[in-house]
Amino acid sequence: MPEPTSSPVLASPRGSGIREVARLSGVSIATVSRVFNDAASVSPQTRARVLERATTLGYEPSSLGRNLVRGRSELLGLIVPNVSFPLYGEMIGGIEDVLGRQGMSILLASSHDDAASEVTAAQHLLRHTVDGGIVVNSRLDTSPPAPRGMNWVHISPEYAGLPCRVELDNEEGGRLAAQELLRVGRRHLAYVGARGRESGERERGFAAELRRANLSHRRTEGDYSELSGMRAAQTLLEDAAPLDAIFVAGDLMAAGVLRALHVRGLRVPGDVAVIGFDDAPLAALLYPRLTSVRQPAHAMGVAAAELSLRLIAGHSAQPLTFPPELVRRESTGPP
Amino acid sequence: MPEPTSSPVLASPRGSGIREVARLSGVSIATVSRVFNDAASVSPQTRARVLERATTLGYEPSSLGRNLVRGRSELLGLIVPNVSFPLYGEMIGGIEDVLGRQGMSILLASSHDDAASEVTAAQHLLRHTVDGGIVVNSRLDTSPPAPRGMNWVHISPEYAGLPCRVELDNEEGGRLAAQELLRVGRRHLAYVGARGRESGERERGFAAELRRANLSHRRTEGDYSELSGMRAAQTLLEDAAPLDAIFVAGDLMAAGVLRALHVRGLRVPGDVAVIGFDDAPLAALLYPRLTSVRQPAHAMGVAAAELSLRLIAGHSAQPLTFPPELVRRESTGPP
DNA sequence: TTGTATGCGTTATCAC
DNA sequence: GTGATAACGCATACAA
Repeated sequence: MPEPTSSPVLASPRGSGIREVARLSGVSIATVSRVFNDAASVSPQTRARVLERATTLGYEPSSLGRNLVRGRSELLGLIVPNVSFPLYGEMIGGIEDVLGRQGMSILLASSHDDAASEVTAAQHLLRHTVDGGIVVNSRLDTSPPAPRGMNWVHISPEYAGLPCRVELDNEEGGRLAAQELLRVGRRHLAYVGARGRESGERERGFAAELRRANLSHRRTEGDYSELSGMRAAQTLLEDAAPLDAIFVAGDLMAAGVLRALHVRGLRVPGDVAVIGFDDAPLAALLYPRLTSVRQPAHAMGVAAAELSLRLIAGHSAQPLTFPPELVRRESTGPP
Repeated sequence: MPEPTSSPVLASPRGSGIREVARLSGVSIATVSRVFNDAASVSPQTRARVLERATTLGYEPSSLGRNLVRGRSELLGLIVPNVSFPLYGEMIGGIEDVLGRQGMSILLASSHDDAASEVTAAQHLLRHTVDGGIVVNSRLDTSPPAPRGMNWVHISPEYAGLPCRVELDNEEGGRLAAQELLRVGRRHLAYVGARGRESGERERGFAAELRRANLSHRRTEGDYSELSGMRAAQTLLEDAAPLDAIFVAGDLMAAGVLRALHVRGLRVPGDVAVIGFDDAPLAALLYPRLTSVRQPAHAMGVAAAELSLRLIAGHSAQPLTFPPELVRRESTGPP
């Protein structure tokens, strides 16, 4: 027999393995392994020779073998409702920045804003033995299933009771919006909200700040879509009561509000000032450019990733709340 | 010795493994394995017992072990310039839809529109022994490195010469734009392009269609940003020559064009009609709503994933070209 | 500094 | 229908 190994199992004819590199370098596989892991404990000559062979063969240590023996996968699971939503894209960017530096990769799955899909996604990730996981806007009232030792980090959970989370201070966001509208002299305010905890918190902060100025606000509700924003604005305008400012719980919905105002011939900010929420890329592109309460999505992604990393390293971690930030643009007029 | 296995290597204390399930079910690990893979060849009683223990233990077969022996990872690598760009989000959605049905997962990496990062990203993915890979808008003039047997599928490559690709018929897109502008009676047209192959192809189709009507067009160039769109429109308007239609190579840049026209007091589509490209979600939110040449991003993602799957299965695959589609909105006026 | 041997969790082969 | 067992690619304890 010329060749020692003839595989009875139908195995992987991948790019050359550690054995081939070892054979051609005239060393044992242990030495090759050391070259790729241990910094020291291998002679410069040997290292050079091995590295050379490895390069010409295009060898890279397989994560499969490495992770199997190490008990880690260097994979972090990520569940988002849907990748197309720009805000989530920004978060993913932040997560990636952190993980890249640690040599970890992202295993991506979508939950489509649906509890069942979310659990399925989590199971998929678990099968791949991810070291940790981040789930954005979970629809579950508890963390997805996980083997002992593994923790999920949640970003902006819709429901409470989730263990380890990164969230936005929505009440503060509402306060910022109110302050801005009062600053530009508005007195007749309205809030366009939506169902769910977040919208409620934003309104609470908004109302609290108005109360300090002895003001109250009218309210109506949409579903974060542009169309619902148009309808909400129409509803508000049908009422004869004066109206000179609208705070909207999301930028997309704010786009609808702007359109409805425009159709009615009302000027923004001349007649009505408008503030959105999230500060999605869209906000700066609307006409007029939309003032918005910024959700620091990138930073929240960074924080979630770091939290997850800490959890993986066995350390404890605490929930984190991020402060929103007002981004002033044309829709609330010049200072 | 009460316990047979005491691990000298610091191994993975993950959720219980196949051995524990086997022991508690009173069967061998081979049988457990069969329960989770083979449909037949295991008695109903045994199957039920094993399944029960597995559930209570929260056992799921680890992909690490499974893939090691099978020589596949059930992972597909995906490299995108940046996740925040909505069009890429749509593509990812399409890819995911296909992979989900096949039980495969997405390993995500960003190239940041940079050749070096792209190679790094590819190496990351390769380490995880992805079965295949998709790279969107590569900045390389060849495929990223890959072990023999692995092929990368490219979507909309900027440079030619890439082996297996899914692309848009950009020339046809240009023709569609021209047809629409002619249809609404425009005669004085301009193109706002950008550097790169795609923009050139779009302009070529645009010009070809105009030529058939014995018309020519003026041109200027931006960089796909909103600001560059504003500047481009200003440049075009400085010229005294009449202008009643602008075709823009990207929706974001078209947003800038719309703004510049608005600032000058020109009406869209009354004075100037505008057509964008891509039909990003943004297009429908601008004022006026932007007519755009739609790039079927989701479908292209689906196609790329199917192509990759076919490649993985060892079949051959051919490049695919998608036809764009005109999405008519307010910026080119009513039919 | 280097080689040998073992085990990571799983599937597949071969007996039974 | 079921149980041993080799093998997948690799890292590491230990011996040399």
